[in-house]
Amino acid sequence: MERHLRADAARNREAILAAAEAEFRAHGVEASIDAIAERAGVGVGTLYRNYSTKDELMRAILAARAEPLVAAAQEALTASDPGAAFFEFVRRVFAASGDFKALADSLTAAGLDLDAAKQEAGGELMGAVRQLFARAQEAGDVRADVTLDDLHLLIGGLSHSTQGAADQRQISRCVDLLCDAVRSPAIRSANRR
Amino acid sequence: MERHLRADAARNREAILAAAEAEFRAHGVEASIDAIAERAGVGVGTLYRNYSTKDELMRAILAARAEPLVAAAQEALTASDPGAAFFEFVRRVFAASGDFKALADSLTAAGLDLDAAKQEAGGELMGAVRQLFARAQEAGDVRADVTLDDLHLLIGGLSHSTQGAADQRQISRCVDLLCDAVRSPAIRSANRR
Amino acid sequence: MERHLRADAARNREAILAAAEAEFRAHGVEASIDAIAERAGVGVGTLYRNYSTKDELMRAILAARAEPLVAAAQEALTASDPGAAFFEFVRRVFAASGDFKALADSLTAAGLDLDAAKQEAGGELMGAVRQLFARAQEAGDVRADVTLDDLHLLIGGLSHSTQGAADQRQISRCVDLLCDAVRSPAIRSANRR
Amino acid sequence: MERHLRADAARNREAILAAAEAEFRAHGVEASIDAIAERAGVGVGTLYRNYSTKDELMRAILAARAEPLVAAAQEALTASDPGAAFFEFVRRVFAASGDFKALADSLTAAGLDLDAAKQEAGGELMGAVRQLFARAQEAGDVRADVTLDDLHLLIGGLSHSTQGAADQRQISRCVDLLCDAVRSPAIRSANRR
DNA sequence: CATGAATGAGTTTTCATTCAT
DNA sequence: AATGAATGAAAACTCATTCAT
Repeated sequence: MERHLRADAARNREAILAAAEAEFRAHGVEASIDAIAERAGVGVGTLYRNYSTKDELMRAILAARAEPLVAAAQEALTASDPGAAFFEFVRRVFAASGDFKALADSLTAAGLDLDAAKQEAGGELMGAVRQLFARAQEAGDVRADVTLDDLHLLIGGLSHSTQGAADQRQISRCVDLLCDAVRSPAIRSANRR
Repeated sequence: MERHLRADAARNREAILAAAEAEFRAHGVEASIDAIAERAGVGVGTLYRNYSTKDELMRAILAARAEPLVAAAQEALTASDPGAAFFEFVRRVFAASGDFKALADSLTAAGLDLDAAKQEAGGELMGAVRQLFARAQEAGDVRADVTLDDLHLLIGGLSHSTQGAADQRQISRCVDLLCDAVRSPAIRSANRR
Repeated sequence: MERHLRADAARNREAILAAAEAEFRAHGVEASIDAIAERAGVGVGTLYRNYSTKDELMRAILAARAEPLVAAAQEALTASDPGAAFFEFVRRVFAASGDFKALADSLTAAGLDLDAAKQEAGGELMGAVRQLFARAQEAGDVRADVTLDDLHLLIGGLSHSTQGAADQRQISRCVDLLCDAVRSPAIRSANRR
Repeated sequence: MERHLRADAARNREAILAAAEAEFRAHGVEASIDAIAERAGVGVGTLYRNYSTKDELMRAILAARAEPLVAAAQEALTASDPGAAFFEFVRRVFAASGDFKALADSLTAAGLDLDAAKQEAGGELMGAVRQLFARAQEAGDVRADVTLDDLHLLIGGLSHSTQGAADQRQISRCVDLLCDAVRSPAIRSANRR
């Protein structure tokens, strides 16, 4: 064992997170703690010292993986073209979302955690997205008859489908399609990919 | 036990299927065989005589629930307007899909089964859909740059998001959006909802 | 394995109870379910089918072992000499109590269960004992300055000490001592053992 | 950490002992080493440096708490009235025994340790008590048909029952009863409380 | 020396699956 | 053929104990 060096308790935390993410992606919510610990090269006890519940571990993954997106969303809020910024952000979400089967799964299968998790992991994210969306809609770049919830459904769904294998080209094609669908008809032709 | 008036093994099969569907819808993949058997009013043994694995049971549900869709798809193939028939069929898929959390879950959580299940449950369905799609595309009603796989991703995803709660209006709005997204730009305005 | 014969699910229940009692007596509350199951010659699952919780198992032991005492107490209530009946019953308690380390332990160590357990297992017993005691005291055979609670303390304690090894002669000597202690002074000499 | 001003390893030992006693009293044998260490304001490692086993720690508590009793017993040996000295000592034991749930528990639940613990913690104590008892019996103040072992059973038991809640008055009443029971009949009336 | 992170065997409990009746 | 008792592997989680810092 080449761990243990005290100061890399931090390293352990990250190793666990990575292992957990991998296991969750491979086996869904059913992924076993023992397997995660083993993959992380760590005893179960260590895992539990860091994340005292399977649930907490899941949420930690979400939170960790959501961070860059939060940053991106907040940055996007300062962009000059609300529509462009919004659609760009949506694409970024998908670029990142290769990391999220665990997320989708935990939300799906753990049921009750959904809200708690969204609060914790996605609280800020959701806030930022809400604003991003509102700005784009006000600017007339997003159809007025589409709600933020619709967007979540569409994005969440595709993001789910997208886990696993689909090739990058295809994903990108579908994302474009989705963006296009919510874009205001008036300006649609101009933005045609 | 005062059931089985002789030879209604068939009745049992259906009862089991119904019970399983209900339990899966209620508890996801985690639904327990014992609970299913009990709800079906049958001993576990009987359940196992019919479906020798939890997995097989899941696939059987998929297959059973896919049947009406297969019929619909095949009927749609005979329609005169390929575009209309195709989009109508997509809507029908979503109308039916309220029945499929178990499906989504089993696909999601069982991972490996995904492909096998698709083969078995959706074999015919896929065939019919493929033709439906091809005809609509040839007729110029569906964008040429969209593939059948794209469609699966989009529909599968939304169908996943859609499980659980979302109100019918919202679902229908999103489905329209999706249809619109794959519709050929030329004719889009004409079909505006 | 020479079990399994369906109709001796009952036999299993008893085997489990016996094994549990033995293990509890040997290792206190810490006794492990696996060990109990193994000693009973049964899978853990079987044990859990019968007693769905360690707690329930403990209470079942108490209840089972308390039964004969309840009977004895109730019978004693009909005796003509209240004092004699009472002291006789106390002796009977100790004769039976070779079976009770588990009891003492669960009461002691599980804390919260104490009351619940008493309610369930000893409810009737306690009632009967209360009457037995009251009658003996009214008849002037038990000292007026002793309460039922005192008696419980004294009997419970000795009964606890008594678990494990102490030879029968010694136990009986101590019980006599105890009885003597609560006997009314007036009649003490007459009853001298 | 801003403790250990050098060489107060001693201070640590006592802090640990106190913490352990508190935790054991609160949670029985199940008390966790981590909790004890934390309460003592010490790392687990330090605790283990001092007491290399949970068991050893338990025995250390017993030994520590037994000390004053040993002193009392030895002093009692020099008293002029053997009977009075003996009974007085018994009362003192109970007065002290509010401190001993951990003891009772460890004896109870650890089973095997019982004897070892008695050897270590109570070795001297037992010796002194033996003499005290012998003298009282020789002096005719204690019934001749009672053995030291009987006494242990009776006292140990009551002491066990007594842990936890019972009010002081009741305890004292029961102790008197017990003393009375072993007192020689001849002199009993004279000593009536 | 003290610290507390790491370890992993062990605990209770669940559940798919088998098999005697 | 139907039943449901039995099985035991596996899961989440705990905790005494070790050992790098």
